[in-house]
Amino acid sequence: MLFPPIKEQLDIIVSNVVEIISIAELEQKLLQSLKTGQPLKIKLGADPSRPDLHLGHSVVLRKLREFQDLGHEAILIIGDFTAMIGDPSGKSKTRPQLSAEEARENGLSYFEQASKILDPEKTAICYNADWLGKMSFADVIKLSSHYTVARMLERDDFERRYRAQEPISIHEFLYPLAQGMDSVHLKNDVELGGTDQKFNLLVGRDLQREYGIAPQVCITMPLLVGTDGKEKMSKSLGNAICFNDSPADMYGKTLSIPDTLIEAYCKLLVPHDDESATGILDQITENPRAAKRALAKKIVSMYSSEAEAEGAEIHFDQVFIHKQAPDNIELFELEEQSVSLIDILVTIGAAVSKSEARRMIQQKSVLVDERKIEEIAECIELSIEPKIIRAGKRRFFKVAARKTF
RNA sequence: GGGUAGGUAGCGAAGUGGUUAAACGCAACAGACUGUAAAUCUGUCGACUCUGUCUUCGGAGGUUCGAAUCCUCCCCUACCCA
Repeated sequence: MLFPPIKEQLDIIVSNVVEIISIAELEQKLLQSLKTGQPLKIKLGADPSRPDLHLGHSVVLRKLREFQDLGHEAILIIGDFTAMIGDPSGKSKTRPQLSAEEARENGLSYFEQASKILDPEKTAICYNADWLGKMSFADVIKLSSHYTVARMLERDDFERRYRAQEPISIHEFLYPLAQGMDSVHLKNDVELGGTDQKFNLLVGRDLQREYGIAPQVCITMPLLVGTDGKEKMSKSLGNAICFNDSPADMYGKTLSIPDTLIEAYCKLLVPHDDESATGILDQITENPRAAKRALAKKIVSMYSSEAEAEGAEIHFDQVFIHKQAPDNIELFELEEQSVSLIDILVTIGAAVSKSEARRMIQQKSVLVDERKIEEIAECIELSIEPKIIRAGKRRFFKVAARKTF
């Protein structure tokens, strides 16, 4: 196995990172691997309870990919065991506890999505239930004796919650330890994570040392700010651009980010060796609109295809700039021919309840074949020829009567 | 085990017997505006057979013409003392 020179590797590894603990150890490890021809093991943890990957995840996946390209070994750990226990953040009480099968399924979906960035051929995937599930209660006691409550409370969110008198369950303290055990088990050389993972990464490092293993180098990546321009990107905050978003959604969402974010998005989301990145960066000051459009197109093409990115741009201009109906709208076929508009809106999912449907009509935001509906109780005569129902500015539906034979 | 403060709509948070489906903020939805799905402004925002009706304020009972508001028991959370 041939690796590029240390200097060259470091240049790539260091780009965009927030912190490396420690750079000297990293150099040491790189040197070692160069000598022995052994690739470094790079660990990245994945949470299977949230299998919808978004651009925020891609920042750290991209870094992992860079390691792959340098010849190192990427290990994706699906945290199926921890996910089975439930929610660690205390944020969403409603998050369901996953069964073993669900966790595996989500893990596979995670891997599949991550393959948009990683080289799937060269990515090892493993499930931490394989080792954590075998630990006895005695093992867990021994493990937890390595850490103190005071040190746990150093963690940002624990500290905050403790001060705010919010509940912290004991098992939440076990999360960083469980994640750390993954590092003990894998004997990985490097662990990647967002800056919010710093504490957990350091616990892994400490535990490896406790268990007599060479401590991992911790690399933290910046958290991507979401489309709102304020909070970090997260599905639950509704400011995320997901891998699985339709090209049209992805394009539109990217275009909605504040101009100040263009640069960060370009640097963190577009591969460093992609020439279009410099083109985008050059345009930011004089023509932010063009830069953002180019960025949006680039991002869509990375997750779909050039052609679909082109289509997304056309769709966007059509719907949002020229305010026309897009070309391909989902068709709903109803059994009856004469249906009240309210019922239609509910059945096609344009409204969540009849009250909401009524409200939308009251607000004069519902158009049937471009005719504004003024009458709340209006009945629509459906035929095989579909009608276009428009709810608000950008939601379009095609509705037709089902053929009767 | 004892004490204190709490549990209100998707979230946060007012409301201590009656014009309270419940102030206010956030989110969401709609409209105007915009290069944009951003920002800003405006409106809406429990459900339904919708100018009216029904169901909500941790749970179950009770007092009252009338309760989120008073009483009883229970469940849950935080903190303090042991």
